[in-house]
Amino acid sequence: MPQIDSKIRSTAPRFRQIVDYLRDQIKQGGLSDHAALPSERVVADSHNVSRMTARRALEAIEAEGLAYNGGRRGRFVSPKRLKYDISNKVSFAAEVSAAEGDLMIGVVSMVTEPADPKLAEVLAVPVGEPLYKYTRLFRVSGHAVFVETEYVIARRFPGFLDHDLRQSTTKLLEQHYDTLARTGDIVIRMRALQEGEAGLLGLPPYTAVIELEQVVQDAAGVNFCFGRQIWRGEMAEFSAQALVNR
Amino acid sequence: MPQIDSKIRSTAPRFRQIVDYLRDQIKQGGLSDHAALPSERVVADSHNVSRMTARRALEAIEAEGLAYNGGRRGRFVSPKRLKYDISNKVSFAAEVSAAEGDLMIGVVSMVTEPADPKLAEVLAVPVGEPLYKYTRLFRVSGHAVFVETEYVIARRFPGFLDHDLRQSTTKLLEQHYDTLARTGDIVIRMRALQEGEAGLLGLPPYTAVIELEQVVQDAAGVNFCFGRQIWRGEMAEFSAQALVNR
DNA sequence: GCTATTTATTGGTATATACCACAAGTTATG
DNA sequence: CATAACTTGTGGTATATACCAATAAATAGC
Repeated sequence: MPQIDSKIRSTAPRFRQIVDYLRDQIKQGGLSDHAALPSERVVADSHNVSRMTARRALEAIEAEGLAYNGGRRGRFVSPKRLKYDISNKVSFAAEVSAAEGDLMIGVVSMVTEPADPKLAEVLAVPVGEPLYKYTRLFRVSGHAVFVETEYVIARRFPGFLDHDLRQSTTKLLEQHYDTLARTGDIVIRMRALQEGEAGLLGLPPYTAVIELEQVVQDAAGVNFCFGRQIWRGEMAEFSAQALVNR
Repeated sequence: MPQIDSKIRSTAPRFRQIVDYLRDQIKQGGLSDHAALPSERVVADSHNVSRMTARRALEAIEAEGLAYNGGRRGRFVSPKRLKYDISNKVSFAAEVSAAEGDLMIGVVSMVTEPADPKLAEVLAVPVGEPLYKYTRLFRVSGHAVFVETEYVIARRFPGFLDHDLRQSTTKLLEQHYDTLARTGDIVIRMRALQEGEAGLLGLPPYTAVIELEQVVQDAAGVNFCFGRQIWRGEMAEFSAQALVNR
């Protein structure tokens, strides 16, 4: 390739041309979901740039949501985003199974913990009140999509952790505790992935993710559960049907 | 400082120690909102690392939402997040003025455009139907927070662009067109900042942002407006009061 | 066939350097 | 006094190199 010129400036940065190329490869080039992208070294060699420039391009592709970074395994084509309707909280399980994917829930940890001040306030219990805390990893088609940590008031749901948590907790509550769950307040924000979460999701730390916090209340409007979900940012989008209360 | 050692491995990466230091400086060190962080070169020199390592640390601080990148002006401390209640769409204007900040709206562009297939479907009009398209930049305390582009059906709101758009369009519609706006479907996703948007928000391309799309409908449930907001990801969080429709 | 071990590949970290483009001040100039 | 030119500082781009740690594939040993 005959260098565009030695004097011409204000052309696009070289990494951008690589970004364009990679974008094409993904969109038109028939790379299927979760297929491996060329490695940093391969991109560097094939485009005659340094590895750091190749990396810059691959990171841009990540930022666009076209690929995800699997740590030392490589980078892979992102599947199309899952749609999560936060207004229709009959649990994510129901939504996904109704759609395409096959959902798998893995229980990462289960413990009983005393409520810290923040949780105590949200759940309207005294500080120190025992809470069941459990963390679950949600996978679709074998790929981690989000981790969720929930806190429920132990006193109200005795033996809750003895049930199989690899299912919709909404259904569990209905069937065994006669509690109809409905979501209350939800907060969505963007932030960076922290150490421990990174391990669970198989992503590097500092990856941009979506945090979704929700307070779950019963039919009477009483809060009994607080949950925090960490979503892979490029893998999901959240929809809501907002009702206006003027 | 006597180098921890020359043989010890599996210690935290050096950039992380710098991240910890910077995080402290921001949280405890009394750096006020929008105060300048030390530049890459300063961090590099003061921590005896290369500039690229310093940059890595500063980028991590960005990812954590503690600072934002002002392009070639430097990096600055992020103010605390604005809370945007998507369920209560009496317009962002009302919310912010009710809270602390002083809101300023700048009109970036106004044009009339024929509806493309996607917009035509959303607004239930024929392809080619004239739409008013306007883009506005929302600033709080002088700092850009998000850009919004809205499309309204021109036929229904004649002369809409002749009004002063530096105010709540919800109020405009009420006062001049007898239309009560309420939001319908909302979609939130994370994505990367594109070229043009970057210029408006004063951020570099590929910065992670939140895209919020909403269809606005009238009291009769008829869609008449489609809007897309691009939010600085570290500057906002979105809340909703979800009602369960089983 | 199974399990260790080795090997190759991959991204992560880190240095040192260089030049560019833009922004903001500072200084000279009309 | 306002404007133009210069200087400085900033992040952005880019190269070339080196080693590390985790992963995955190939291989050897049983």
